[in-house]
Amino acid sequence: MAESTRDRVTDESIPEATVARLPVYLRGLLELSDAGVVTVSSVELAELAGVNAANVRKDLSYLHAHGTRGVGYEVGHLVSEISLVLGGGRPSPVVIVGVGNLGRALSRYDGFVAGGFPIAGLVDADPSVVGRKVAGTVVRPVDELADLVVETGATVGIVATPAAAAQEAVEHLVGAGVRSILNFAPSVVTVPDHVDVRQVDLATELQILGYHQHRRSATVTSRVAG
Amino acid sequence: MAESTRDRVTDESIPEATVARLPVYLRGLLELSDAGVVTVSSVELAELAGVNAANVRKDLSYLHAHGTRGVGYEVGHLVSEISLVLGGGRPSPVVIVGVGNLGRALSRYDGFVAGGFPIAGLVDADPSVVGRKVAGTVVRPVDELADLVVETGATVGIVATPAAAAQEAVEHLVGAGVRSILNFAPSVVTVPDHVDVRQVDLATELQILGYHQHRRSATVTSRVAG
DNA sequence: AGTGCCATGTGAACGAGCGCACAAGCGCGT
DNA sequence: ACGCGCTTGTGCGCTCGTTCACATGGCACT
Repeated sequence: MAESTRDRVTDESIPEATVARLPVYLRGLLELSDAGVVTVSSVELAELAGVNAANVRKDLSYLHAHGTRGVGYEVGHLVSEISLVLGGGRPSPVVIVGVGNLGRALSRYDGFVAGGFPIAGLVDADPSVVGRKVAGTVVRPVDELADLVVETGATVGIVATPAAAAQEAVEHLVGAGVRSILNFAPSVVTVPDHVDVRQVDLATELQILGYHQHRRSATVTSRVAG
Repeated sequence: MAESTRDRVTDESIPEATVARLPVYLRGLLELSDAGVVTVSSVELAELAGVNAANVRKDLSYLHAHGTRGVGYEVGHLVSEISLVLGGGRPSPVVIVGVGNLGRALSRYDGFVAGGFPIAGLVDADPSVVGRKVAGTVVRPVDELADLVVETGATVGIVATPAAAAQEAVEHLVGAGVRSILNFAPSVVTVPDHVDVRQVDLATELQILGYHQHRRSATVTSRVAG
């Protein structure tokens, strides 16, 4: 009994860095599966995912997915195991808040549905876009967000509003019961402990790239100068 | 002489984790600057950026930006210092490859221009979209990518193609001389050492959120069961 | 000028993650 | 039946990042 409890706890705790790689493995594995490949070695999977082979093995060791020594891992088994860990098996409907340029693009993005994240609905604070049809669904006002979440069983919220409206949008989502939020607005938002926010910031990414680029040229310059 | 060399080298090497936070600091500082605030303490800036205050101080210590004990940091000085480190002072024109839903949304995104990343041009492999006008610029064929880069002095490339075309798009960009790439396609791309790629993957982000959500409910379940 | 207050700057400890290198084990061919 | 080769699984050391705690030092007020 103590054994099984310990095992279960062990299963539940997967390092964050590993979790971040699992989707990448899954993508590669699905490709292999489509190609009819049955088994895959850690080296092959590592190459596919762009990481170290030992890292792949350690990552997979956190899952129930054990491989066969001398052979490799069974592709189908890995796919189902990773899918289970990542999604719990069920699809998670997504609500998008903010139907500007980005919101529209996201609502039309095929990868969501394919990845088990169907669009449950769109909401916006601007009355002039409410009621319009985008990507097959009608935009609803923010007031109805809670209803929408209840109706569709949405568990994930995407914030695609301007930065100034992001905190408010997040609070609406949290109030509606959503506990997983993807924030595209360039704004730091604060949430209760039980809510999980991931930030996707295009400008930030570009600036990081800018740093490295600037650094490269500066290094060359100083090397020439020195 | 040896002193100045050491100083310069020290300046150039900023930890990656710090670089990733600098844009967030910069955003907060610009807000403060607009509000007329002159000095800011590490505690205030930390709250604004959602990080630890000691972390802020250590991050800023990597820059030339020294604060005044008992007072804090000068907002204007921090802004110019961080801007310099991140962008080198000059704007970096951006080329977008792939004018689908996402590419169009990105080309209309205001944050790029504001952050010093003007859109230099759009290219696409599909002849049916080439020649169309999107966000004020005409879409050009991929063949002309190298010309476009030379004409505009673009230094950054954004890949917004389907996954299958991502590697090819990256190679075109690298061939055209671009050394900083932001990849939105859900695909691991390989590049030469001197090229820097950052991956922005929406589906992956959602799946990571999905893991935590699944984990929360599973934990509750097992706690009830045990 | 002196003193107290307050925020910076940093040394050190702690923790997470990564990758090497090796032992353990499975299958296949003989 | 047995050994060889291949791949998994993992212990260990290293590096990077974060945070605490404290010493350092400037500013304002008297």
